[in-house]
Amino acid sequence: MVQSETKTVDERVALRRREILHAASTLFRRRGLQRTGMRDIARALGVAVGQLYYYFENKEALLAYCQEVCLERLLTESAMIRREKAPASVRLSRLIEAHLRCLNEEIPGSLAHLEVESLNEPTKQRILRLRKKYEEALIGLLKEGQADGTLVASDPVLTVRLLLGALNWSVKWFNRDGSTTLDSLVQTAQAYLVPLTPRPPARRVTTSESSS
Amino acid sequence: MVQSETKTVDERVALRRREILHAASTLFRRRGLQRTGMRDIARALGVAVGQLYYYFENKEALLAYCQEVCLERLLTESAMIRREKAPASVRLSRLIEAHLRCLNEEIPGSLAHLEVESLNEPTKQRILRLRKKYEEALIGLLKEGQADGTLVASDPVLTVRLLLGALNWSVKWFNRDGSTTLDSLVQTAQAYLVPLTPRPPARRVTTSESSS
DNA sequence: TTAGTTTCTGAACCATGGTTCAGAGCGAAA
DNA sequence: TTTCGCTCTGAACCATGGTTCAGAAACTAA
Repeated sequence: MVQSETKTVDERVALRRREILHAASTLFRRRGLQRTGMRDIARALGVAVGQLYYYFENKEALLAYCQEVCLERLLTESAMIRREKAPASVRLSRLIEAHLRCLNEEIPGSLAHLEVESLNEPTKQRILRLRKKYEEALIGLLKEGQADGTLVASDPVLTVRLLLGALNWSVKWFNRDGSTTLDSLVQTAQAYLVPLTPRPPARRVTTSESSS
Repeated sequence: MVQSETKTVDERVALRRREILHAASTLFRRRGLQRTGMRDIARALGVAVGQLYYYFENKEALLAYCQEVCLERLLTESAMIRREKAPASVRLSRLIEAHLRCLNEEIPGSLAHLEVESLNEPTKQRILRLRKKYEEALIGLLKEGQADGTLVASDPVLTVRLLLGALNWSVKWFNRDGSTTLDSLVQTAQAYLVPLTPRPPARRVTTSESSS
């Protein structure tokens, strides 16, 4: 709306796209995909419905962009975190935090992968590919944890699905204006969902222990 | 369809209702709530659309019944399990299994609580009350676990939400004709999601322990 | 000012899908 | 056989909501 200055056409378009995405994402998150109409999104932006179709082909494209943006961000962060030089357990902790923040902080991506089923085949496949890539990053991290002895996971694949479920489900109940803070959620999730080995690796050279 | 014999009218109606619920639940689960129309349900049963409205007021009622049946079952089972005389940790294990089976076995309830947002206020409140009751049973169990020393959970309320997320999310990906069996899912979930105390309570009277 | 391009408008179009309803089978009692 | 409920039918009704489009507004360049 307020982007005078000297900007190329493409830049202005890209900017407006983001603004629309932002509004759409917020509503999708708040009222659910099916229950937010194009007219709702337009009203939230204070414009006419037709304008949305000037920037996006259709509603599905809007949803697809939302999911892509969110997944790209998750992939970027996970790649960075995996590269860090730290025990797998603490990297998993970081990843859990990143994931929860990506889904619940501010206004963003919101419905991570949810709702893939209402996309047409080509788009759906693209999203699923990204999703799979992310899942595999997590599985890899779990396996590294087994290797460095900080994590236990009998079945990394299923464990990751359970982990993602616990995290993704938060979009269903976590309410920023609710009583629980995002920080406390992150803490609890880290404590609960990082499958530390029962007895953390000794920090001293000695193996003696006193059982109070 | 095939219930001749001597049955009172109410009995026949109740039976047919179950049949319809069964078909509806299956489709809701398979294609999602929004993407299954009344006509789809009718077709699956081999009858005309109108018949559905002879047994149920509307689509919403159909959904509400699905959720109620599922939640009632969960509540019944959780009540039984909580009453058992066993460490909280093993009762939690049982509950996890019961929950996963209820959601994914055979054809049943399927979308546990999901989709509450597409119910009108009175119905929604009724479902939410049941859901809350179930959540509180789980929270209670976690607290008992802290008391008897078998479980750890810094924040029982949030932990339960994460746990339920992990379990509920399974309806999004678990596919009975897929490669993973329900049994292996149950096992992995129990191993991952029961927050055992790092060092299980001694089973002997003595407290001496040998490391290595 | 004029011409041309970009951006926006909103009424209208149209498919989808929940819902209704007048009437038809059908079994049981009279 | 007739009557009377109980079941069922499916075409039609109608609201919702995604989408289109002819034109207006805004803005730039000549």
